[in-house]
Parts: sequence; structure tokens; C-alpha cells
Amino acid sequence: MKNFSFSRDEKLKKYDQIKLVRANGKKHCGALANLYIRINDTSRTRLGIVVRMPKAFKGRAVQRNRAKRSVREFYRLNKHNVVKGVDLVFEVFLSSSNTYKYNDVKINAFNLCKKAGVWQT
RNA sequence: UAAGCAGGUCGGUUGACCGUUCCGACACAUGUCGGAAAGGAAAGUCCGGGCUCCGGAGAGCAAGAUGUCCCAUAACCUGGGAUGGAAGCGAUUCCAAGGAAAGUGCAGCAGAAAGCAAACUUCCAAGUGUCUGAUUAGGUGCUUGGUAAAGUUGAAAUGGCGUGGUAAGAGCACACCGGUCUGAUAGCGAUAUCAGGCGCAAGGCAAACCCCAUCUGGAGAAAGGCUAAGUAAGAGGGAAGAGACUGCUCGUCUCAAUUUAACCCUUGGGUAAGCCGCUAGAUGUCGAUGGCAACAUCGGUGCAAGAUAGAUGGUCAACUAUUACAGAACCCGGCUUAUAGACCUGCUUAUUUU
RNA sequence: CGGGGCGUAGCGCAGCUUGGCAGCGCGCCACGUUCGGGACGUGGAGGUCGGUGGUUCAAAUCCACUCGCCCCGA
Repeated sequence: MKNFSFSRDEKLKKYDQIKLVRANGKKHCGALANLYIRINDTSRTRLGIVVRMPKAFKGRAVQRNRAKRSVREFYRLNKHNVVKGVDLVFEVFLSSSNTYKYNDVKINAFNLCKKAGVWQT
């Protein structure tokens, strides 16, 4: 039975932790986001999300939350396919021309994960 | 029917599956069941309060805000009603709407003149010179006096306009309009109406300085309190002191009693983990009563968002439907700004029909 | 949460205090100079003064709201 839950322990919460992954981890570039990967000491996979966006943005908070939700939803439904014991950080880019639907995020994130080699079938 | 004015409402709903945060119950060690979970602007942070701390929060100046009147409100750069003014055929809308005889300042260009009101060009009268001319008159210059009607400008020119009057003119006189003063009446009042007086001496700009009246202590949930850890070395200052109210003065209070040390302040450096504050309140809604209304009082009824890198989502199906603006961060009352689409109510004008 | 500043020609800035002609430097264009280029000289073009509204006879300037950018403190 697959577990689709996404609890608080699976998040990277501190800004220092995310900074560590972005500084020391491997970087993989995508169309809408970058993925940083770093092997951690625990047996758990942890996820952090960073949204970069210009200051002058229409509906700033709404768009930011929507992007984070999309990435979180993708990870929640597909985390059984991801290798254990790594820290992932998605760095999502938002601009006024980008519109975020769940399907776009799904395809992009899937490609990124395959490219990074953390996808297992 | 068309055009328009004013006000208001909604801003997705239902079901299934997978998830997030919180609460309750049951099991009992991480599960099961049930419930709740972002707006009209949550936004901008433009005002006003509550709340917390600054020792007890003082006086004056400075600075800032407001500015017709009355009322409402906890309070307001808020709202309601009225007055006056402006726009519109009208419904209706808009107005920072006190004071210019307290003082200072400003007004380019144009124009005779732009702020002591006089000078200038005119106009008129008298005197006189000169020319034409011939004994009337006309032109032109000078002197004296009268006058401010005319003077092409300008945003603005010392009330407007007409008649009489006069040598020419003038509120010099009169009528109407405007202004101002006094009185009466109506109104709580701003003010309005009427009557009488004053011929009117002393324009504009205060969103220029300013004056007058009223109001304002400061800092803000990173407020503030508790627990844990930490608060090292070093540098500077300490009575002609430092800190408490920020710009200044006074008053009051605390520290501190003199080469070092201790203590205080500033800097430097260190920690930024958890709990409380943290959601029931000047509360929403319905009805009655009072009030033109804003609103108030009384009664019924409802109120479980409280996250902490920050929770509301995704997929499928149906309804025209992926579709506006947009995400609570201590809480309220307003203001301002953004807003797809849909709907409702009242009113005005024009046209047509009855 | 609180405080401060900026927006004017393609770029960098002045003018705002005390309202009245929108200017300076670099750059651009044309001509001259040179065998040619640069430099130099002469002339010229280029502006909703971030936006909307108000006060005023008149607004880049004063006032209100608003958009964007930057900085500082806790």
C-alpha cells in the first residue's frame, strides 16, 4: 500500500538547511525550475521549495503559494519513486509570462528528477 | 425602448478519491471517527482607536494635523443631515468651504497704470503765443485749473448698468442689481427672508509665510512576559556626566562618590530553540422602539482560521465554469486602490403607444 | 512594523526653495577641417517633466491620491 501523506518531518524547514543544499549539492537545470540534490545522513527524503519572483508581481502571494503547492503535490504523489536519503530543493522561477498549472509542473519536475538520477521505478 | 443617475448583493455550488493545519471523542502510541479552516477588498499601510511597555508620563516653546454648522461615534484626514458655492435639461454629483482693516511676501509677458493710488494720453474751461484765415471760425504750442466718463492690454484695473445732470465729468442725484451695517422674524446653528441705513473709503493669492480656534507624549506584537542556552576577549564614555520624551528649555527621577576595580551606558561579539500573548469582540445577524439619517437602546440567535519558511490544494464528473482582483500573520472602525461575469431596487430625461 | 529618498531628451544630471523661457554634459544627425579617420569648429533634431485629479490667471515646481525603483532601523 502506497503512502501518499506528506508530513512535517519530510520538509526542509530552516533557511540554513536549504542554503547548505544549494551551496554543496548537485545542480540540475530545467525550464521552469532548478533542482539541487544533496545526500543527507538520515534514511529519509526531505523536500524544500524556493520560489524566486520579481518584487513587482501581480498577485504575488497567491502565485507563490500556488507554485509551492504544485511542487508539493507532485512530490506527495510520486515520492515512492524517489531514492531515499537525499535532500531535494526545487528552485522555482516565476515571471509574469509563466502560468503554473499542475500538469506543467508535473512534466517539468518529472524530467528533472529523471535527469538527476533520483527516479527509480 | 434608448440614454443616464444613485444604492445594494453574489464572487462559485454539489459529489467521489488522495492530502495539509487545528479541535473533540475513542483507542492507546500512532491510528480511527466526527467537526472547522482566507476576503470584499485579507492589499496599499493613508488615518483613528483598543492592547502592551516606556519609573508616576508634568509645564512651555517648536513641529505636525484639522478647519461652514449641527449631530453620530471609543476615536478619526470617518460618517449622516443641513447651509453656501460650482456643474448638469434633470435624477444627481463635486467642494482642504476660518481669517486679506495683525504683519511680511508674490503677480512673468502685455499694458498708461499691477497696489499708498497717483502720474501719463485724452476730455473741458480760462489766459496767452503762433499759423491759416478775415474779423464768426479752425489748427497747433505753453501756463493755470477741473475731471477720472474714454484709453485696444490682462486672469484681475478701485462696484455694474441705464437715465438725469454738467463746460467736461463724477454715487453728484435716481431706478434696478451687487456689497456692507443695523434691526426684526424663522432656525440649536451655519444661514435665509424682510425692513431701514450707508453711495460703497479698505482688490486677488493663505493647497505662499502667517494669524486664530481645536487636537496630538513616545515606541510598537521583532510590543511584552516565562523557560532553556548564551551573555567571551577587546574598544570608547561616565559630574561641565549618562539615561529616562524623539528637536529645545525647565521641572522631576534613577545610576554613579572620582587615577585601579566594581557599577552604568554605547559599541563589539553571542544566541536566535520552545511556550504564553493568540483570538468572544466598541462582534455579526434578525426583529422591535427612537431618530430624516449616520446611529443608539432592548430582545432573540450565531461565532471552533490561528498558521510560524508559514496550513485551504490536486484529479475526475455535472451546472455556459481552466478563467476577475487577489492569500489571514495582535484585533477593530474607516479611507484609498484593484476587480471577469451575473443579478436586484429606486429615480431622471427623451421618444413611441394607450 | 517604522523612517527616508528618487522618477525631467538614448545615458548621467540641473531647474522645484521663492510658480511664468525646460536646460547642461556625453551621445545622435548634417556641414566644415583632413588624402581618410579621430580630435576640433559651426548648425540642428530629440521632452505626455512616472500617472490621475485639484489649487491658481498660469504647475516640472504647491497639494492629495496612485505606480515603479532604491536605501536605512527594529
